[in-house]
Amino acid sequence: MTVNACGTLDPMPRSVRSEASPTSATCCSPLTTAPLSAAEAERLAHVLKAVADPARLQLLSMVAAQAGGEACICDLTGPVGLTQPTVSHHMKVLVDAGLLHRDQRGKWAYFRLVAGALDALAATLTDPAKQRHPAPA
Amino acid sequence: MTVNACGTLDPMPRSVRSEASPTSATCCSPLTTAPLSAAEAERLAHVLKAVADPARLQLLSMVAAQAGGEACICDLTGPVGLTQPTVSHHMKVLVDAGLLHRDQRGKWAYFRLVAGALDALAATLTDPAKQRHPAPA
DNA sequence: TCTTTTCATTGATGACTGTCTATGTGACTT
DNA sequence: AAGTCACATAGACAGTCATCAATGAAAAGA
Repeated sequence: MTVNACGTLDPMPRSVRSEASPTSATCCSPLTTAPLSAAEAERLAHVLKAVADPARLQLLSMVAAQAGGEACICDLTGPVGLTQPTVSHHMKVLVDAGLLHRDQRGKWAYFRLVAGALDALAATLTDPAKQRHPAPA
Repeated sequence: MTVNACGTLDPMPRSVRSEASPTSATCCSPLTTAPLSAAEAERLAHVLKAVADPARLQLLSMVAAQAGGEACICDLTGPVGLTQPTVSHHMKVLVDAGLLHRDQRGKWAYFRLVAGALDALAATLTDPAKQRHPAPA
């Protein structure tokens, strides 16, 4: 939890650029519940855009699959078949979307999934009734 | 069910254009389970791209919120604030992604959500452990 | 201090995309 | 048959994006 800080709905109609507020992964009500407002749609689309790219999907899955759940750029550049600046760019997009966490340790930058971020994103796409079981007991 | 016809993984490396096979909403394993192949990432990204747009998110939610779960273009053009051809274009993208179903009745084209398509998409983003309850009984 | 390593940033470029106006098409009405 | 309505398609255009080569920056090692 503490992942999606909904309810805020801060006024950012157009200027949802990279830095500053990370848009905190996702927001608000599942889209099948009620018609989304333009602002809500904009926020959700921003996060979904981060995920809607083959390279970034691969990078996300590779980070998750890494032993310890962490990976540095150098671990990813080879397998994904892109240059280092391109991978760096994609990781920045994912961090800005609130899906990855970046941890600089010495020369290396380690990335890991933000806990619950993908789940929160998935929850906005599916019906709330199906998301009722966070833990069966 | 019968929504995602995974396991096929047909060879469509680049030419995943609009028509023909609708890419059936989503596919395959959740991305946190194992590193995605390039082909899997491409397919998933194709569906996510369809959703990663503010206008299309609004259209999806408006269709879902409509009485009867159906809407025609004329119901949507006004509220979303776009011209009729633009809305028509967006609806085509959503239909091609396997998220909407189109039903032509006379002069009108009625759209409704493909049952389970959004859920299947959400399931590929979240952890499989949380998706274990398709029906409690 | 100099070099090496790891990653970020910049600038450029080709491709894609969202939007519009204009027009075509099929179905219903009169 | 002619007109009208709902929608799709075509073409154009501006904006965005993914990618790369080149370069900058910071940390570690020699």
